[in-house]
Amino acid sequence: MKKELAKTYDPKGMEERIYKKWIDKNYFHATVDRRKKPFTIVIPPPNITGQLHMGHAFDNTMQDILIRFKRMQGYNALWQPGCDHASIATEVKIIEKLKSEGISKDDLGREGFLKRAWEWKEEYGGRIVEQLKKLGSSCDWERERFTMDEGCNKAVTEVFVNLYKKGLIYKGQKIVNWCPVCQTTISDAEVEHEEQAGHFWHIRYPKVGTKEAEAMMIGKKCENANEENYVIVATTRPETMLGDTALAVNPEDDRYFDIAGNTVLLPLVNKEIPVIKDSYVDKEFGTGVVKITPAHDPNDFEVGLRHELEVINVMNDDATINSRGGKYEGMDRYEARKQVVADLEALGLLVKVEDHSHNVGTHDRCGCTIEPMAKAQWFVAMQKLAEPAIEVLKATREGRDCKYGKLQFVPERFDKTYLHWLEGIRDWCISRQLWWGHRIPAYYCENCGELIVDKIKPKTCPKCNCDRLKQDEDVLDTWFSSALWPFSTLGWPDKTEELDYFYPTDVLVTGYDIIFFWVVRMVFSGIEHTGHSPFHTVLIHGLVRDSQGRKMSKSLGNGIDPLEIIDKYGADALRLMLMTGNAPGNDMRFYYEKVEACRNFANKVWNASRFIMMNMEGKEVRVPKESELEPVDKWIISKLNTVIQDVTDNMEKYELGIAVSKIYDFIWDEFCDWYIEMVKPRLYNSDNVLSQNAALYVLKSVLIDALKLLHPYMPFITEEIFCTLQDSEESIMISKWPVYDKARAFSRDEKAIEVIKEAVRGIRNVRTEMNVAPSKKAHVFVVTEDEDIKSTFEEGKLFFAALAYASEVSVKGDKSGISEDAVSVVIPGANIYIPFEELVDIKQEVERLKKEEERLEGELKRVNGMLGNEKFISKAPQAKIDEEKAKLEKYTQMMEQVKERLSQLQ
RNA sequence: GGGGUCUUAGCUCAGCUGGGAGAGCAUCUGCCUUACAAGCAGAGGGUCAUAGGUUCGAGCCCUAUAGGCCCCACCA
Repeated sequence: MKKELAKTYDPKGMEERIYKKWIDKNYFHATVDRRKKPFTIVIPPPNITGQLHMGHAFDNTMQDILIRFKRMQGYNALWQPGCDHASIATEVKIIEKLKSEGISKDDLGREGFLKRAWEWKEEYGGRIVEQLKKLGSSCDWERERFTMDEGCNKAVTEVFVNLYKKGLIYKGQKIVNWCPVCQTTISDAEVEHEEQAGHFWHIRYPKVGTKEAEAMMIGKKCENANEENYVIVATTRPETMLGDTALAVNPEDDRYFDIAGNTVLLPLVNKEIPVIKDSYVDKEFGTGVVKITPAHDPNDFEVGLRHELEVINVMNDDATINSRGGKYEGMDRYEARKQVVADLEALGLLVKVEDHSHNVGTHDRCGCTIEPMAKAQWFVAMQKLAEPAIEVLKATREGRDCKYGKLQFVPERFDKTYLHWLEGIRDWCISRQLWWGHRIPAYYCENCGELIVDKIKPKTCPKCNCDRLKQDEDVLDTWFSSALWPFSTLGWPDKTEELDYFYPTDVLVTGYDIIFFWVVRMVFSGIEHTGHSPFHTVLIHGLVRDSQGRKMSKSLGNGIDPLEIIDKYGADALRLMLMTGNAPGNDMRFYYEKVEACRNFANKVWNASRFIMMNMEGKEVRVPKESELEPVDKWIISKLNTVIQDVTDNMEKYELGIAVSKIYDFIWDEFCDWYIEMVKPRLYNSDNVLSQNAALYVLKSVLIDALKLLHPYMPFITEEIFCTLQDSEESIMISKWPVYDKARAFSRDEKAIEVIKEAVRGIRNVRTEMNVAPSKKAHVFVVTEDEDIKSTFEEGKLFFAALAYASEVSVKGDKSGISEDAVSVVIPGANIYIPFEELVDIKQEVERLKKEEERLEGELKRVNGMLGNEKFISKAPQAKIDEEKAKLEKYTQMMEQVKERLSQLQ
């Protein structure tokens, strides 16, 4: 069966067909094979609720490029895929869906809800996987995992119990970030700080025993109040004063010597509270007196611990004031704030209100303002875990050996982000008041209250022997299971072959926005549980933004669906676009023009291949002897050789954008625009079969290597061409990566061909300047002293390369015998002369101009006809009319020029 | 408050450890040359933010300044 490429490049259908072939052939599957070195990447598991967006496309393209590159290099490449259960994100979506059906979470109960959640997972979990396939991702789908599958659950339980036993997980009453909308705690990493315009309220707290205090007690404004009997406190959150249990001043602050150690009366609550001394207070800021609300502020909580203050939580879970808030009970926190301020003012206790902008924590998911609250929650103690995670990175950077392996960020600057976060880390709150997630393996005895943490639910309480044990209601932070992903997917905690062989993995690819959430936690988890950093390199990329530089988001509606782009331009074009012209870790903008340019490149590759195959048709191409190769052949081979080395080098350094631009330039500029053009005379006219064979062989073999280099970036088109071009191998994706070969470096030929190239450029320029038809060829004299060039020319070797542009080429040592009016082109190492009279053939030029005149006459007649037609003018769109008018103008001008030149020549 | 990063052609951006200022798009000119008009051959266009410094040599290293973006942070 004769194989050939379709006339036009059309990725539609082709990509799906090829992907199916790869799947059928099982190329993506990696098994333990001790003879080969493994190369492993674990996918950042997309949320099951997710749809493929540009960020995924970017992230996964990079991973696929690395995996395909390493696979071709002979590594046993495993790309471990899977999805994340995305606890809170999924739960929110399911609740939304239930709401549309008129059901609430509580109507269903925990079990019923979870049943629905699993149904959801079955329905949507596969969607994003199918979308990743459209992108060409060569994941080992047989190994697909889910962060809440049995194996992951086993790992999670193991880790939880382990850490608990080591004392690194504990349950404690602390200030947590509480989201009143989602009604759950969230971790520090999930809080976004936002500058908000607010106020600074200055409030009078009366000293105990004064008339001012008495007036306040009976709810009256004090007449003739003495300022000395008040302590003034500045706050941004007056409503929290309901939970105040002290005021604090700096121990060194002279202004408050008298009051420190005494008590004041808490307005509105009318309770006596102490004034304590704590160095946390900044003398310079505000009034130098701080109200202490241990239940609603992290600092105050710490102060409270130091001074054994009572912790009074005045809010419900939905951030309304609770019964501890007296008359404010039931009010929303902002409503309560207004009311508190109004009441203070009525009592004459409000000194002033200043404008004050401050940072407010919001939930990254719902945008709601976080309420810090004291609650009993589960925490991971971070101090001990962070240390080795810091050490492994520092050791790698300083070139020291480290027992935990290696860790580096690419680009390097993210080291600082990582270290800074870890060095200032606080304990990680991991319990969530949600249902969808890994339930905490902690059990409480309903009789004696004993807490038991174990892998399986105990039958009886070890303390009182009672059999009524209840599991903790909370689930774990999604990232708790994601943190184990690099080893839980390989079978951990079991000691599997897979784990032993593929772990530690090699590279992790992710966006800089995920470093805190995920990368950090994977590293310390990996070290703690397996003794090794889970990967040696973290390749960081930026965000894909829209053409105006905005983040793509649903609310803006500016998101571009990668699937639509794939449908229209092909996955190859999209992938190339994502990798071109952007440096690691930098954001990039999405432009349709860029995708088009990439699609055009695909088309170029397609057509060049088609050209080569057309010329090979019916001929048996055999390996030529070196002596049969022309300098131009050696030149392109030598160029390719360099590109192979550079590209491999760049890819190994993760400089994917630089690598692909070198491939692009090589294929388009060197191979298509120069080599193919220079080789055409041999293919068309040559009687020299050997030379023709050499050309065909070089065309084919250089193309094949170029396709291989391109394959990681554009897997589909390269596979299609590769399989059409040759029969000996069945797929490019399992073919061998080209390697640099000293024997293929030909510097002498490179030099000679560069002269030809310059000469050709010179001829072109002369022709353009003199307005000579492009087909006109002239005798070209090359005058040079360079022995390499001279001898190459003298052997007649460069003749063919120049033939496409010159009728003949002579090389000389001096100018003798060349007519005086020859046009000269000076190039490095040589001068080129083209006799003037040979360039200009008047007869030919007149003929050409006459033809042009005829054509223009026709065009003008047509355009004039249209513009003179009333119907056309009244019915055609304005744009079309303008277009025609512009044409009229252009043609008229051209006509004038043609006539002028004709009269000159005749 | 701390840290990071950016400022290069009209636009969007590359430019790896200091030595040639580049790409795509846009603009202009000429080409429907039998692989490709999704193309070919050319052209124009940049004090590499500003000011100093190091160096034989700076877009790249150092210092300062201006402007933009991002991240972190418990000043009530």
